[in-house]
Amino acid sequence: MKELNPLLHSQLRLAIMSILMNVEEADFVYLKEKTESTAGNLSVQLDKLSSAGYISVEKGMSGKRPRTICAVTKAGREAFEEYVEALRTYLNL
Amino acid sequence: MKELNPLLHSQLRLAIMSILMNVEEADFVYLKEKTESTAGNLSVQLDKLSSAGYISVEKGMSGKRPRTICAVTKAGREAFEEYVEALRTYLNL
DNA sequence: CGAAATGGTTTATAAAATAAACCAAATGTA
DNA sequence: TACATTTGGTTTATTTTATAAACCATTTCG
Repeated sequence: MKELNPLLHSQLRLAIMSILMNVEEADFVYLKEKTESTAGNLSVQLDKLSSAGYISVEKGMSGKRPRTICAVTKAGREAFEEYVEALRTYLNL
Repeated sequence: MKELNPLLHSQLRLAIMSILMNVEEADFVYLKEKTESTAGNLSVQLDKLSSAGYISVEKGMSGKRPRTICAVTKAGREAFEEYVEALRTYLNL
């Protein structure tokens, strides 16, 4: 049986990737709302995806407030597609 | 976003369920070979699925050797289907 | 007989996920 | 103006999970 990329096989990271696959870019606050995660958990998981090169994370300012913008990278897109393919064999979809 | 049943969202348990969904029944040795897991890990995960009522585990004898036979239950089948549905929304399949 | 294989279980360890505590800047409020 | 609160996070601690290592009883092989 195919291996399921452990970096993607995590509810929150998968949710993050799932959102980013459909959206060009998304900021921290949006991801937090959509995934209903705590800020701490989100921060940690974004770091992991970023370290793996699956997403880009730009920390900037929006007016006077900090704003973190995330987007999926090419590598992330590819990893996600592969993960989906592997899962298909489990779910027989 | 939908919750992903954590009992099923585990590589090995998902593999076990995936096999059992297509096979009427399967014994310990068969599951071990198919999933390429260690006996210890398999034993633990079978217990969890069994405790959740997702599979039945019958410990008997085949000639002189022990033989553990597993099969998915109705509850297991339903949980699996739900899990698949939830995943679809993540993967947009 | 003693050594290895079979079919497991139990217990310990490593790795994850999650939550709690914290921080700096901005804003609201008495 | 000062003090509490909110915003947007990060860091660290705790809990949960997954995995592996050690073990056990029985059986079979040399």
